Amino acid sequence: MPQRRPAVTRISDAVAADLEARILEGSLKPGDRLPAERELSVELGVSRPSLREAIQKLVSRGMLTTRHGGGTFVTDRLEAPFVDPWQQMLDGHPTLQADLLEFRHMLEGQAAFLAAERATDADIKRLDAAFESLGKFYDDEDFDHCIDADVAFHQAIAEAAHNVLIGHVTASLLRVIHGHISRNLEHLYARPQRWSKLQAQHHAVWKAIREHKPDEAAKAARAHIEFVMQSMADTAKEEARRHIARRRLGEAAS
Amino acid sequence: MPQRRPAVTRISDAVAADLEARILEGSLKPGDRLPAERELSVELGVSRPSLREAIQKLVSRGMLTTRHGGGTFVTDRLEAPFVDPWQQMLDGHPTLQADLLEFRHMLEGQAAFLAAERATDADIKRLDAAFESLGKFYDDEDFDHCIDADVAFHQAIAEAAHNVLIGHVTASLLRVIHGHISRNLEHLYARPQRWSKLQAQHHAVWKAIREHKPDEAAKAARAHIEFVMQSMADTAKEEARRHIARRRLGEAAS
DNA sequence: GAGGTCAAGTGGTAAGACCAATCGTGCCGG
DNA sequence: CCGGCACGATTGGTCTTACCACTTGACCTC
Repeated sequence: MPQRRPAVTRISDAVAADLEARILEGSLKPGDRLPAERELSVELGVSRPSLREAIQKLVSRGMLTTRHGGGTFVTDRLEAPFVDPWQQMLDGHPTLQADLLEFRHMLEGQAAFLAAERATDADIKRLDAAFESLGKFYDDEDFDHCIDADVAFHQAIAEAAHNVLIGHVTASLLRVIHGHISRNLEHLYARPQRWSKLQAQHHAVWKAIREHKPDEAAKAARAHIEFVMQSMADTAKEEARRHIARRRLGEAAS
Repeated sequence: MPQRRPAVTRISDAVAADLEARILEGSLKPGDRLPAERELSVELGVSRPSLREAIQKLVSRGMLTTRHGGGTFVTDRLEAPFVDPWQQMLDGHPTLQADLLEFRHMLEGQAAFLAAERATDADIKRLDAAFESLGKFYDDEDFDHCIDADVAFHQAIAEAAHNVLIGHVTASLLRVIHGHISRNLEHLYARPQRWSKLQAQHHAVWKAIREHKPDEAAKAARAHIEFVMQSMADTAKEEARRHIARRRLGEAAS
């Protein structure tokens, strides 16, 4: 048996598992405050550093939150049991956003090119369906499904490229950014004129692929990503402005 | 105020973000061993417990693994999501080879382009070393190390592109195909004239990156892959011919 | 030369102390 | 009597020190 991991005698892991069990079992409900660290450490029969390491693990998993001087609390949203490391990194390191878009610029451009060359009738059919539902969900203001449809549209293009690697890597990337988009959707979907531009770009890619014009498809797909890049940059600038303004107000008030 | 989290001065978080950044940036590669905790703590200017809490966070996210008495290592899990699905496919279905080369045609072309734009002196240095050892190992007819050097050369280009995703995906691909190359190396390395062409192509990419000429670098990198594609196709044809010939002999004998 | 043994180095755990943020309480002034 | 303010108890955050358990590799013995 290659996977021999039962005998790991790491206290912090055992404590973390214990606390996790208490939360899942229900004896620690969301919003509850844990006993003080000093108190809890003697109750569990471990030292405070060990207990702290266990707590930090659960904090990094989003199950607990600590407030300096306040206490340690169970997070009220335990709907996020699993977090993708890539996704967490995206939140923590905004520079990754640029790398990601740059990568998509290459990947989706090539995918659109190949899709225009190789798409079969079945591929076109799926593309049509994805494009149609994309517009419908937006009209219904059902933004959750709208994002799903957006992802499905891009995935349909990737699969129409008939390259296994492009398909899988695109799927991986889209899965990673799906959650990210969900939280930042107001940046892209809030203003109607932005949406109409996005949809126009989607339409351009879709049309070029349908008409089997590889160069146009690639160009349109890249233009789409470039627009998103520009949008993100503008949003970041605007946020920076607001942030500075807020800080100035704070200074004036003090 | 919904998102008030700017003033949280938690050292363990800062240290965790620092280590995370090092991993993403590439200065800590998957499989690498971190410095000892006592050593790293003084280097970062924090106490050992704080460093340990940070490490535990990353461990709980699967980015690091610790071995009691051994050390702390960077997990290769980051690349796993990209590799897992098609890791085993490649060996069984040689048709994927075409997809793979097509993907590399895009990926390494873009990597060379960005590398020519962004390579620092340190990147150039690594590139020089890889290129040099590539020639040396071939002269020594040490083909195993020759492949390693080849992989290292392409990886150095990918890292010089200064894009986290390009770096990781390239690493994944190269790792996957490493074994594949080993078995098929005679197709590419056997005949001296083929080798000299390959090395000339490597030299072209290397030179274009050194001289910071993005378009030339991308073109050279793509030409390299196209040559490999052509080589593989020729080899496949030749093998098919031989296979048919052998079958004819078999039929004649029966 | 092959084997085992031991020491150095590593992560794992513990205890105690102090700092900083929070929050409740009680005092004081209105 | 009520409200605001300051103080202190409580709590998480950090550091220091020390010791234990495991791994590794070099040295020594056979």
